[in-house]
Formats: sequence, structure tokens, C-alpha cells
Amino acid sequence: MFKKVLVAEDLDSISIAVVQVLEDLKVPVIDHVKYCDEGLLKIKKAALDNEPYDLLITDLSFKLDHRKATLTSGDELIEAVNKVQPNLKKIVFSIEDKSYRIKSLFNDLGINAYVSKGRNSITELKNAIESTFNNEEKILSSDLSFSFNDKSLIEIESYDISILKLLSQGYILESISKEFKNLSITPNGTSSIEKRINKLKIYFKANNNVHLIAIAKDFGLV
Amino acid sequence: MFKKVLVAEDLDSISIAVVQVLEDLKVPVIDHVKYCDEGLLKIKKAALDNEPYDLLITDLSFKLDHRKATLTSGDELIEAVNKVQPNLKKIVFSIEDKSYRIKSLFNDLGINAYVSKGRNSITELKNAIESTFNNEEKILSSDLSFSFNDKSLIEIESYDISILKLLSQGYILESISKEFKNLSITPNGTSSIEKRINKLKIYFKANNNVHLIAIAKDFGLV
DNA sequence: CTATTCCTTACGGAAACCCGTAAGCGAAAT
DNA sequence: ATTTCGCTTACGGGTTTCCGTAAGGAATAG
Repeated sequence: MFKKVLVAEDLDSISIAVVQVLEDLKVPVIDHVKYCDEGLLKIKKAALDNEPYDLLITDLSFKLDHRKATLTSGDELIEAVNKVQPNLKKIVFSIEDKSYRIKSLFNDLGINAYVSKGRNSITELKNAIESTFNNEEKILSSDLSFSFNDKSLIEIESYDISILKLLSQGYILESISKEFKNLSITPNGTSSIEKRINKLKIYFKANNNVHLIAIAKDFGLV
Repeated sequence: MFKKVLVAEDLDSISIAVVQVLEDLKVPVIDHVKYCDEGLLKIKKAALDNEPYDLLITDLSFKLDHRKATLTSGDELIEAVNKVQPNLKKIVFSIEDKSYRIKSLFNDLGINAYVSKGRNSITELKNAIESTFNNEEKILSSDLSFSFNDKSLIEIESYDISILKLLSQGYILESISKEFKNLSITPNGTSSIEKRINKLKIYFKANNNVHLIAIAKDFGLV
């Protein structure tokens, strides 16, 4: 079993249960942090001391509070960790259940397992830890219904997300076009952006931009 | 201390900690349900058997799964419970931290305490349970910054919510007007609705309808 | 080299929005 | 009874979205 595991989870009500699972699995060293920044520091230090972690279990969303934070989400933490210790195994334990988000965790951030917080997630988490230890790939807790084969949301790319983000911030077409020119994002003609928004509206069966953004919010795309 | 407490919480990772708190407080009877419907049934039965619950601790959002559910949220559970056993004390334990939502729980549903899931929520929860037992009123966990005095969100009423809901569903002004006429909601002229939306845009500092709905989603108003 | 295709961009008219102004109307005040 | 006030509704013009058509340009195929 893993020898040294770090848990990044801000909610104390949840971390208690996660730590308990690791104790049940006889993990000798279990560390726990409530902030992403703290997590990165611990991982860096452990690597420098030649006592690196075997496994990171992290949540995705962390609450903001008085403390200033540079890493504000599990995504950001993993991205930073990948630069420091790319071989570290990573399990995400989060409430998120949107296939688009989860797929990108596997594809873009190279996580080893995803466990969705739910009614039986403790067992699921335990299984995921064991499977990860046995070098299985792309482990998904069983209550998630989608498979990696369905292409349903895969074609929504970062370009679309950028448009949706700006729209949701109150930008009008022309402003989005200007912003894209500034950021050298292409295509950036108002007409092209308009067409892309139209595709998104068809895809999500949205009547208009307002509806589209409401749906995008529901899907966790923005 | 309370003699009989019901916990309604779907996430097993959290309910473990909540039950543990109650055990620490020497509560003799602790029941736990993962579905709202189940919770209502238990409360009804206990009341009929003349062994009613003293306290309900419930989450707000519950995950949907294969099971058909009539009560799908903590709000709905509390509303139903209030009809069966109005004197039951109620603590809400949820991640929600929007003042509008929380105020309406106290004002409309008559809950006794609200504890926000956070980095020290176990202690907060313990305190809230003790305070509730001592008949204190309107208990709020300390990480919530707003007070009941600030009027900031109080004036957003159900009329505004209705508008935002329909907007987020892709309705255009004229359709909203028709819908309001159907439902006998007044005022229902397109102009009045337009003016109200305008107020909301000023209030939330939104540039346009798209922006407004994005903000409303963030605030959990729709 | 030309033709085809795909993609980006431009244009234009209809619909919906945005926002100010003013008319209509009932309730309360004088 | 008249005035005032507050609220709802109507109207109009400027802006943005919506949606179809088409021009320009690069890449690929023949």
C-alpha cells in the first residue's frame, strides 16, 4: 500500500472521513491540508527532503476566506504539482459530476482516478485508492454514468469556453472580438464568434444568449 | 441535551462526521437518512408513535439518482416537516453561503440555526447544537460575514426570482409577459417587467441580461 | 495551375434588447 | 372635488443580437 499520502480538502467534515479511510488501509504517513498553497509547499518540501509523497487526494473547489491564496482550486494545485513531481499519483475526490470537467482532469491534468462524492463514496474511494496502487488507469467511481467513449461533450474546446466566459461577464460581441485580438486568439471576427455562439446554441438547444449562459453555468463550463 | 436527532445528509463522507458530533454530545438516539423522502417518513412515524424527534439536522442539496424522489432538497424537506411537526427544531448544515438563501431559511422556513460547511464546521456545528438546545434564536456559524440587519438582499422578492427564472430558461420579454398573465402575476406589462429587470441590472451591476443571469446563477437565485 | 473545399470575415435586415419619456389610472391627501 | 403621488403601461429610437447570404483567402486535390 501507499506509504505517504497527502489529503487536500478544506471541509473538515469530509477530511475526517478521508483520513479514516487511509488509516483503515494502513497508510503509515497521512498528511492533511486545508489550503492548496499549503499542499504544494508540503509536496515540494517532501520531494526536496527525498521523502516524496506517493499519492495526492484532492478536492476541486476550495472556499475562499481571509487568507490570500495563489492556488484557489484543485485543478490549479494539480497543475502546479505536475511541474514539481510529475510521477505523483493523483486522485480527485469531488462533488463535481459533469463529464466535461472530469474528462479534462484525466486528459489535461493526468489524474489517475476520479471519485464522486456521493452516498457510497467512502467505499468508492477505498476501491479507487487500491486500484491506483495497482497501477490501473482512468478509474471512475461507479455512480458516474458516462464513459470515455461518448463524444458528447468532448468537442467543446477552450475556444468555446473563452467565449462563454466573456459572455457571462457581460461582454458584447464587439468587445469579445477586441479582447480576442488583444489575446491573439483566433478567429476573432465578430462574425466568426457569432457563428460559434450559434453552434453552441444549437448544441445546447438554447433559445438565445441568456439561455445559453444559464445552461453553461449549469454544466459547470463557466 | 437532545434525546432524539435525525440527520438528513446524502454524502456519506460528511454524515460520518455529523453523527460523530452527536455521539460526542451524548445524544442517545441518532438516526440518519440519505434521502429527503425517507427523512419525512421517519419524522411522521416518530410523531405518530409518540416518540417524536427533538432536532433535525439537514443538508440543503441532495444528489439525484435512480430513485424517484418527491422531496429533492432540504428546503422542501423542512417545508414538509413544518406541516407535520411545526415545533421540531431545525439546523441546516450546508455549503451554501449566500445571504439571500440563508435569510430566507430563517424567515420563510423558521429554522433555528445555520451552519456553513467549512474548515472548522465541526466545532461550529457542535456549538450550534448546544445553542439551539438552549433555545437561542437565529444562530449563524461565525464564518458567515453578513448580519440580519443589512438589507442588501432582502428586497429581492419572489417576483424578481420569477423573472430571473424565466429569463434563464430562454424566455423573451414578451413571453414572460404572457406567462405572467397566465399565472395572474402582476405587474405583467412588458414595460414593467423590463423596468424591473433594469433595476436588477443596476443592483447587481450587470451590463446586460446575459451578465445578469450569470450573476444570478452565481448567487444561487435561480 | 486551377478547382474545390473549408474557414474567416463582411454585410444587411428583422427581432429583441436597452433606456428615457410620457400617458393612464387608482389611492391617498388636502 | 382636485391635487398629488405612486405604480403600471405604452411608445420610440438607438444598440445589440439573430440569422441568412456572400465575398475573400488559405490549404488541398486533381
